[in-house]
Amino acid sequence: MSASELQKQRMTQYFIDAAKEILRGEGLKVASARNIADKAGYSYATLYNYFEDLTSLIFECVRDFQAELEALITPAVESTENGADKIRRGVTAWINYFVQYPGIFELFFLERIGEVGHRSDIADVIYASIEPACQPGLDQLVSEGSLTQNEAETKMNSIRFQITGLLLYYGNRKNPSDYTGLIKTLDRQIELLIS
Amino acid sequence: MSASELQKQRMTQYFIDAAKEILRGEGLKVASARNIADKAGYSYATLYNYFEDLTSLIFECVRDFQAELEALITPAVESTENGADKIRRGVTAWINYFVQYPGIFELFFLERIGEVGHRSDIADVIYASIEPACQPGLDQLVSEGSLTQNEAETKMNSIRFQITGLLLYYGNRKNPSDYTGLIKTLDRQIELLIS
DNA sequence: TAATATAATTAACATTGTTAATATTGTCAA
DNA sequence: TTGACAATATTAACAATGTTAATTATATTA
Repeated sequence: MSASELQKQRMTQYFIDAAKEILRGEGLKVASARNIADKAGYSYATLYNYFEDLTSLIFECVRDFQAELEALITPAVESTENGADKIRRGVTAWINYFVQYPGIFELFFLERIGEVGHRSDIADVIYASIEPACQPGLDQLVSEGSLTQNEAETKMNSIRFQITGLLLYYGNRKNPSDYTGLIKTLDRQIELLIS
Repeated sequence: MSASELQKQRMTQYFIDAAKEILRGEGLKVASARNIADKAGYSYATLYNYFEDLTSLIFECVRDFQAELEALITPAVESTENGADKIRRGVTAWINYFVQYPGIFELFFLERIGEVGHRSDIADVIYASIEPACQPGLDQLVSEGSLTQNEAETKMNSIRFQITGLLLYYGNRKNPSDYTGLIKTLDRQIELLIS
C-alpha cells in the first residue's frame, strides 16, 4: 500500500470509528455528518472527501457491527455439541448484542427503507445476520436426522422473523417490558420451535 | 358543538386527511409540515394553530389507520366459525393491509423510537393492532378446549412477533421477494403455530 | 525557495420542524 | 355602514440537517 493510500485508509477509519462510537451510544439520530466529523477531529466537509455520502459511511459501520456480532455468536454456538443448544445459545447471543446496543438494532432494523435500508447490500448484511446463530445448530439437527432440510429452512425463517419481531417490540418498550421477561419469552418461543 | 368548535374540528380534519393521503401514498419522509399544509390548502404555520407539533398530527393518523385496519379485520374474522380459520383470515387481512400500504407499515413499525414511536400512546396502538386478528380465534380455541389460556397467550405473541418480522423483511424487499412468496411463507408459519 | 498538487475548511444552498411578528379576516357595537 | 377588537392565517426567521463549491492551508517537488 502506498503512503497516500495508507493516509486515506487512516482517515476513513477515523470517521468510521467516530461514527461507530456515536451509533453505539447515542444512536442514529445523533450520527449527523457534523457530529461524526467533530468527534473525528475534522470539519464536516472533510468527511465528503472520503465517503460519497453519509449513507456510505453508515454502511461501513453496519458491516463492522455485523462482524462484531458474528464474532460474539460463533464461540457461543461452538460452546456446545448439542444442535438445539447451539441454536439456543446462538440466538441468545444475537439478542443480547442488540439489547446491549439498542442504537445498533435501530440502525439495523428501524431505519427508513428509503434511506440506509434501501441499499440492497445493506439489506443483505442485515438479513444474513441471524444465520451464524442458527445455521450450525440446524445443520447438525439435519445431519442427525431430526429435521429435513426443508424443515430446517422453515425453522430458520421462523426464528429470524420471531426474534426480530420480539426485539422490535422490546425496543419500543412494550412487551416484554424488561430484560428478564425478554429472555423468558425468547426461551419459550425457541422451545416451541425446536423441540 | 359551538360554531367555532365546529370550525376547529373541520380544520384539524383537513390537515389529518392531507397527512393520511401523503402517508398512504408517498410515505413518512414526504409527510413534512409544509407538504401536508400545502395539500390541505393552508400555510405550514397554520398547522401549528391546530396541532401542538407534527408528531401529534401523525399520531391522529395512526389512530385512524388502526381503526381502518380493524374495520377490515373484523369481518374477515367473522366470516368463519372455525377458530383456526378465524386466525388465518384475521392475520392475512392484517398482512394484506400493510402490503397494500407500505407507507403505513413504515409509519407503524419503522419509525425511529425517539420520534413518533416514543410516545407510549402510539406504541400502545401499534402493539394492540394484531389483537383483533387473533383474539377471537384464540378465544374460541380456548373455549373448545383445544388450547389453555396460557398457550393462547404464548401463541398470540408468537404470531405477533412473527408476522411483524416477516413484514419487516418483506418491506426491505428481501425475503420473501414477492407477494406470492409472502403469503406462502405466512401460511406455513401459521400452520406450524396453530395446528 | 517557488510552483504545484493535495487536502481541509469556510461559505453557501436547499430542506427540515418550529416560533414570533405581521397581515388578514370576521364579528359586533355605535 | 363604519370602527374597534378578536380570531385566524401568513410571511419571516432560526437552528439543524445533508451536501457542494469556493477558498484557504499544507505538503511535495523542481
